[in-house]
Amino acid sequence: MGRPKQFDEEAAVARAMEVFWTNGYAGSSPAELAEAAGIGKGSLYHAFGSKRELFGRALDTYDRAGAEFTEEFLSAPGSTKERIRAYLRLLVDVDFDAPVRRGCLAVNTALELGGRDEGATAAVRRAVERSTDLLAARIERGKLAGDVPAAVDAAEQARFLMVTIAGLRVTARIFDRETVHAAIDTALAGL
Amino acid sequence: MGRPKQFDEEAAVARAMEVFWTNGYAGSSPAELAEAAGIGKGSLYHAFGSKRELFGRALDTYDRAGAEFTEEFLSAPGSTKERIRAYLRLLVDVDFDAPVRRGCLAVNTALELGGRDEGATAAVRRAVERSTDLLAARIERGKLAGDVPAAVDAAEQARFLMVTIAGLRVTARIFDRETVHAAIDTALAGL
DNA sequence: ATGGTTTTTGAATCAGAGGTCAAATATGTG
DNA sequence: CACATATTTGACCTCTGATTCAAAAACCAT
Repeated sequence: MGRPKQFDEEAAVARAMEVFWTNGYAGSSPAELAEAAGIGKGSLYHAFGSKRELFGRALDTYDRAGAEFTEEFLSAPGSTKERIRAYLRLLVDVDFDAPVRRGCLAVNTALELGGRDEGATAAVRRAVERSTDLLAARIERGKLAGDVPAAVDAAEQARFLMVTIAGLRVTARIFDRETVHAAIDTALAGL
Repeated sequence: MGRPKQFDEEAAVARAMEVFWTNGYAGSSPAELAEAAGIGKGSLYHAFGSKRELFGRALDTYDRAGAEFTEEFLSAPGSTKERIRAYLRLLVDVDFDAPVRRGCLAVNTALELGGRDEGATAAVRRAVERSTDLLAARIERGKLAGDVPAAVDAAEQARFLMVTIAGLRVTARIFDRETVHAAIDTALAGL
C-alpha cells in the first residue's frame, strides 16, 4: 500500500553527509542537500523531518564508516608504531589529495556545534570514544607483541593520539603536507 | 573638517572580535556585530567596508593580543616544562570556565575558512607561526638553562605543540576538563 | 477502476542575511 | 552664518534559508 520510495534512504544520507562534510551544518542548504541526494526538497523533509535530523543520520553514518575503516586499517600487518604512523599520515594525506580540504566531519562538528547542540556534541563524543578504543586496543596488542614498551598506558596514549589527530586535521587546513608529516613523527615519539 | 567619529575603531573591532569568536564568521550577522560594537549598521559598513574586512581586522587584533599574552606568560619564572604545561592548561581552562565554549578564534577560523578564503588562511597561518616561534624560543632558552635535553629540536617540538594546542581546543569542546588535562601531560612527555 | 495510502514535487511562506542610500547631524573654514 | 566635508542612522532592497503544503503520482486491495 502507498507509493513506493523512489530512492535509497541510506544512499541519500551518504550524499547529504558529503555536503555537510564539505560545507558544515549551517553552510549546507536544504536545496543543496536535496540536489546532492537526487530528490526534491519536499521529499527530503518528508523522509527525514528536518535538516537537523538528517544531519544526525549523516553523523551516524560517518561514525560507522570511520570505525569500520579504522578497525580494518589498524589490524593490517606491521609494527604498532608503523601502523599508527601510517594511519595518521593517511588521514591527512586524504585531505591533501582531495580537491577540497574538508578535514574530519567529527572535528568540524565539534567546533561548529560542540557545546551548543547537545545531540551533536554527544554524537561526536561517541565517535571519538569509539576511535579511541580502537587505538587503545591496537596499542595493547602491541604491548603483548613486545612491540610497545610495557610501561605505556594504552588508554592514555590513545586519548592523546585522538587529540593529536584533531590537531592534525586542523593544521592540515592551513599548512603543507611536509609540516604536518613532521608533526606526526614528533607525536609518535612516545610509543 | 567633517563630523568627528563618535566611536573608537579599535574598541569596535575588539567587540566585533568577540562576536566572531563566539559565533563564527558566517554565524555573525551585521546586525549583531553593529549592536555589539554599539553603532548602527550603516556606520559599520562606512567604517569597515564589509563584514569580511571587519573580520580581517578582528583576526589581526586577536593575533596581536594573543602573541602579547603568550610572550608574557612564557617568560614568567619556572621550568620550561612547567611553564608550557601551565600555558596549555590555561588555554583550555579559560574555555572551561567561560560561560560559553568558544575555543580559539584562529582554530575556529582555520576550520571555517581554511582553504576557502585565502586571506583568512594566511592570517591564521601567520598567527600560528608567531606562537610557534614564541614556544620555540622558550624551549631554546630551556636548553641553554639545562632545563630541556640538548637533543630536543626546539622548532620541531614547538610545531608539534601547536598541533597539540589545536587538538586540545577542539577536544575541550566535547570532553571534560580532566580528560583534557591528562592529554596535556601525555603530550609533554617529549620535553 | 475505485479507494485508501504513501511518496513526490515545486510553489509559497516567512524570516533574516548582507549591503546600500538619502537624509540628518556634527564638525572646521572663510 | 553659510559652506564643504565626514559621520550616523534606520529604512529599504534583494536574495537566500528553512520549512510547509496542496496537488499530482504511484502503488495495493477489493
